[in-house]
Amino acid sequence: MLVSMHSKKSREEIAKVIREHGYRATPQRLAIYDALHKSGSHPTAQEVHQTVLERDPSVSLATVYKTLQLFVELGLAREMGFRDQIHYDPEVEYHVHLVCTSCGKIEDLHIDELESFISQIEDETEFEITGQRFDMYGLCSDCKREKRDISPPSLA
Amino acid sequence: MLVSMHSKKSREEIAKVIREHGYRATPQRLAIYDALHKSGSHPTAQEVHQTVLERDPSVSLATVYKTLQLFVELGLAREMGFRDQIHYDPEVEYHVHLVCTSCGKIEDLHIDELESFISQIEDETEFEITGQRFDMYGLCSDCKREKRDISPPSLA
DNA sequence: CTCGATGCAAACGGTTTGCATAATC
DNA sequence: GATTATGCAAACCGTTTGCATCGAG
Repeated sequence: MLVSMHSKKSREEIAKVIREHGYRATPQRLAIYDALHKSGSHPTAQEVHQTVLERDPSVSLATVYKTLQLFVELGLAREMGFRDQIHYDPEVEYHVHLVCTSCGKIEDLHIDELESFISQIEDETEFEITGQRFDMYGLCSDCKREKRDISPPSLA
Repeated sequence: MLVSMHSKKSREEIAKVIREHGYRATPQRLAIYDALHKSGSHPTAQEVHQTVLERDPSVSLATVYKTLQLFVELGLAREMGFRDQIHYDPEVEYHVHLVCTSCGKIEDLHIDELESFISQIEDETEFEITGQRFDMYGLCSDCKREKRDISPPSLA
């Protein structure tokens, strides 16, 4: 099981993908692609916007929203709706999310068996699978530790 | 693999669960519990509201929202954020969702191997799992059939 | 009788949209 | 130069909240 496996494409590759689909490779789009990868794990549109602003303070939030949608369409990102917000994931390969319900951190987990597990479902049902989302909710190692350290005294 | 396995509790059982947690078993709450089960698969709060209205036209949308939150807290339902809306699932056991990206239908799929798959992840990571969500996106059998019937002519 | 629950309407906040301007190809 | 993309601000819409009233325990 690998914990991370980010496959960031170069500026040129991204520009190529965008143009091949008939869209324009604007500086904003390239900057947003970079920001998506630099914004920590599974950022929201607003977080991506914050990151882009560091490089180019003129990029608008609306453009970030439109561009992230475009990336999803082009297969450069995946979107995952949570309770309040949509998070974007630059990792498009099948993988599992470990979502910490205490601190909100989301970790990726690549599992070898996942692909065969999924194709098994496809074989045994009449469902044609094109995408997947596998979230595990719970406590990450940090929050588990914190709980151990904090709880006993407060219970006493 | 079972396709459905709804474990609807009786009015009395629900009232008991609610009271045991220190809340009041109001007629609205009981009606909303029924509606949650009668509203088709994985309804939104608004869909549940529509269903409740058939029995009691005075129940407000705000109460439906508050009550569904309460059910999640009591372990009587699970919530799943999608792109635009939160959907509620009265089935709280581990299972897989088959989400049709064409018609929007969500089917439940109970898989024996799922539980061991999940505990395997828990064993191999330092993550303490308390919940899970496994969605498969794609085409359901109906939409697959429709696509077969419609597409060829339109491609000609 | 008390305190939690309801219903209403207003507020909230993430996301989308319309449109004039700017920039890609 | 034609047409798409951007930025701005307003609109949207699902969800939450404040508060007076109601009703469960």
